Amino acid sequence: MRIATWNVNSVKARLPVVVDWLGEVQPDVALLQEIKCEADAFPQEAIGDLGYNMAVVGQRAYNGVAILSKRPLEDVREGLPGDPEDEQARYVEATVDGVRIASLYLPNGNPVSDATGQLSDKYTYKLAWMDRLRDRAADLLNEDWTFVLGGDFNVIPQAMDCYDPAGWAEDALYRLETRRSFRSLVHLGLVDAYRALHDGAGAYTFWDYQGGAWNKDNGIRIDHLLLSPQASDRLDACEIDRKPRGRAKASDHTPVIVTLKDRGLP
DNA sequence: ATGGTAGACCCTCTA
Repeated sequence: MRIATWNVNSVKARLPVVVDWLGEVQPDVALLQEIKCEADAFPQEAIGDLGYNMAVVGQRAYNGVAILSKRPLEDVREGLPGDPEDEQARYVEATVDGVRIASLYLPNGNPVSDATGQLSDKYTYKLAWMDRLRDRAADLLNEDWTFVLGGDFNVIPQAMDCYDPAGWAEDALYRLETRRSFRSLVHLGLVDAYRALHDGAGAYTFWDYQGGAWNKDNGIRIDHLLLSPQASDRLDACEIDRKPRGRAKASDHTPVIVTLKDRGLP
């Protein structure tokens, strides 16, 4: 099973690019983020024509996540548990062939500080959301699921995942409190699929539209696929596909694809 | 020193 994750930065603006890529790469499952539309406005025909079922959690103008799957989607859960007041469309989870799969768009959290120098509402929301995600992962572990948490985590895990770590030291995507929280999630027993198979710096999934970041390769690695122990036993490959970032009308993110074997270690 | 990119939407916000 091949599972891709991709922040498309508006599924409407990106539709030709997304349709071309899905048609060419044919992942079994595609996790999309920042679709930036309500579920009713999702391009169901164009995606359905490619052979995908879909689970969509959307909202007007911002955020929005989806799971596309060639195999049936079962037991769809909309939203991350832990805060009934949270109306932002950032989480959807479903079962595909016995694997529990989430598409998540973790809050950005910038700016970190407000006018009075306190931590901003945006950043405290990010940290609270990460706590809820850790709680959800703990529940899935306790239930012994084979699972994959994929999406735009808005977290740079290590210095090697950033072209200029010193410059990003106080950014919400990299500051110590963010990395500590991400580690506390991973240390429940999850595996960062890309980092399990690749060493070294320079593997990025996001390049800002501004400042010629793509041409300078000023990138960061913030799109991740975290595997449960049973899923990591099936880990076969994980690659970043840089090609879509170089296209005309590109998203600022590019896809990451993990391949799971049909069965675990012998 | 300023604006610099992109998307959604109603002009400013988010990233």
